[in-house]
Amino acid sequence: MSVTIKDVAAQANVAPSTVSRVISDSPLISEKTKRKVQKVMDEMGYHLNYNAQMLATQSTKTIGIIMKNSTSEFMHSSFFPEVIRGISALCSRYDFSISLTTGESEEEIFADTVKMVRGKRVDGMIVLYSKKDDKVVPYLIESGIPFVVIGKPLIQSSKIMFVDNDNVQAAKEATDFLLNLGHKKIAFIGEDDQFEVSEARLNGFIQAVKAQGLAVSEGYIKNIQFDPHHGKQVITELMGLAEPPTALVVSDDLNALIVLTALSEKNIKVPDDMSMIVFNNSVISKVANPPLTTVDTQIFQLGYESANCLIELVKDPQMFRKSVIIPTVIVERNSCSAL
Amino acid sequence: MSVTIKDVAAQANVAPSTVSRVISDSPLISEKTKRKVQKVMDEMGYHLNYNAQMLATQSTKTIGIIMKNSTSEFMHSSFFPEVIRGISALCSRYDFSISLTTGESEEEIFADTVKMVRGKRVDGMIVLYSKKDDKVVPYLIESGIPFVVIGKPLIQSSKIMFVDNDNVQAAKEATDFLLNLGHKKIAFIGEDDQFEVSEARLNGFIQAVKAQGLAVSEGYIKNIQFDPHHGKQVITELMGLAEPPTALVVSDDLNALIVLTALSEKNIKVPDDMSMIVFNNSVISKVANPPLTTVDTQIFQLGYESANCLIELVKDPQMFRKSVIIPTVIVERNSCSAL
DNA sequence: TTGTAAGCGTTATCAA
DNA sequence: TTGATAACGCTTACAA
Repeated sequence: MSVTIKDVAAQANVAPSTVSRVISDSPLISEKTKRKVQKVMDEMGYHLNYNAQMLATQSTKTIGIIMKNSTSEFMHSSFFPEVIRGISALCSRYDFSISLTTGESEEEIFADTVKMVRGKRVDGMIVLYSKKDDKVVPYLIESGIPFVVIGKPLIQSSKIMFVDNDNVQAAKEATDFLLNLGHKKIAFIGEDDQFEVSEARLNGFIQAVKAQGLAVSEGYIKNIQFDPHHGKQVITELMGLAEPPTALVVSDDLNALIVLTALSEKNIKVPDDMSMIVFNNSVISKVANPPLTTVDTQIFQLGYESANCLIELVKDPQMFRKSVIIPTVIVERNSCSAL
Repeated sequence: MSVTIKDVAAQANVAPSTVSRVISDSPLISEKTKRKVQKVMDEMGYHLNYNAQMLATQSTKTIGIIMKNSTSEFMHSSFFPEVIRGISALCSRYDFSISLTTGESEEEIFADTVKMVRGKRVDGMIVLYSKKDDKVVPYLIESGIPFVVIGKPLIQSSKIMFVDNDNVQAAKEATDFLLNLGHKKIAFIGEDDQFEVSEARLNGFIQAVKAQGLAVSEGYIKNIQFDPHHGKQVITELMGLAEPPTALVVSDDLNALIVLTALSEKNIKVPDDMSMIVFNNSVISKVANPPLTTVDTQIFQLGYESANCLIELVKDPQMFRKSVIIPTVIVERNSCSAL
């Protein structure tokens, strides 16, 4: 058994509560006893037992992270590591811990969430996605636990705190970027449209081309499910069109890599024969061949701000449910050329 | 305040200890009262408070994960997400939770570790790396907490439980693969040699070429620190040699992407003018252009087994410190050709 | 400024 | 098979 607050108290000839006060750096304590107790703590090698503290204070100082269904390729895109980095950075500052859901399937993840919340393991939760027919968010609302979602909630978004990019705006800007380069035939390649972000980006794309008085051809709107074969097929379809596109908006950088490979196999050169702008600005876009022009969604900031909001909310559960929009910025590299 | 064991006990007309027994599904309880209590728990919407349980049982059922210094590009290689997937999969089965260190720097990560261990937040730890001059592992040994490291420990490896690939063997096989294709001029591109894995792979490489009676030229051994510019420079150096290599062993897939781009800019075609075999078999190698032949280190298994070992160790701290080697397998794609 | 003592929600020991 | 009751290690009124 390790040294407890009582041991320290006995050794220092004070009451346990006094020791507790020096631990929490309470102002109601004299400098002198504070120093005395601190000395004894050091000598005895005392360390706070967080579980006991949690039980007594009814607060865990840990936030739970609800993963996207991890069987998807989600984990491999740069989103997960980077958002974790952002969340970590803030948690580290406020001395919060991070706890992850471990389930693979949606069902398991939901069960994990319930355990965390009802089992009082966390003070708040961050949901790493926003998707249709999701049970998690409604559950969190009902439970009353503080939470923030990364992405735009599909229900009751006015009552939910979220942090997101303005994805329709971002997609619009990306498309405009291509438009301004003189491209008129632009295709959009999205990902799983269960998720809100895909839909938002598609909408932005459509708005941008419509704003130019151009028609949006059905054939220009595609999806790739992180699968090279599927990617090839999509490119084949696109290039088989009567009027193949001269530029591409690709909603995810892993997909962009797939597209790049598919294009190259058809001997279509980027950016000479095809321009493309992608999302996320992960390392992948930096090291791809050619390096890709990309809209930086600032994933780290997304994580950082979500944790920031959550911790505010934990401290004041009655606070106004604000939402924060992280700006995106286009970083130009070598995958786009003027027509 | 939520429903406690006492509330349930009162409502069901039994003692709290009885309720506790039905929660833990104790055999010392009659079917009848078990059912009665369960009914009341359901009706009242009771849920176990894990913090209280932790305090009472002195066990947390959570494992801590010690990250590699996250400012490095480490998080972005596929290693992190995939190893987490593996650890999660096992934790989910045994109903364990995962807690992450949040620090950025080595110092912070060390501090996080101490907090987790001394603050009794975890039952055991998994160290995601093995590196020189590391303070964490010695600390863990001293603390007596169960832990396992992923990678081969550099000190006291007989006393430490670890799970790893046989990286020298794997690198040997990778090199042999190239050798068997008729290549004689093979270069090695590693990563940060602070980490044990880099060194092991380099050793395997050297052994393999020496075994063929070939000399290992200094100039054939390079390092890339996840930086495209540096990558270009390395390739320039390599190709500027009197006898430029015809094949490459690249120790990391993100680096492989950098190499691919650098090569392409010099108009060197893979696999026609240059063969390459890389490590890890992440999605990146699958979608690269061309798809890369790679030695699959089975990162998911690495994570899964490490968690498995750790949980065994937590259950029986006296157990023999075994170590497990996860086999690697070469998966052939289109980045190697015979000479 | 410090001490006393009652929680926090469980589990575990001992009796019954 | 069940019930009292004392831990587990900390915090926090309230009293002194």
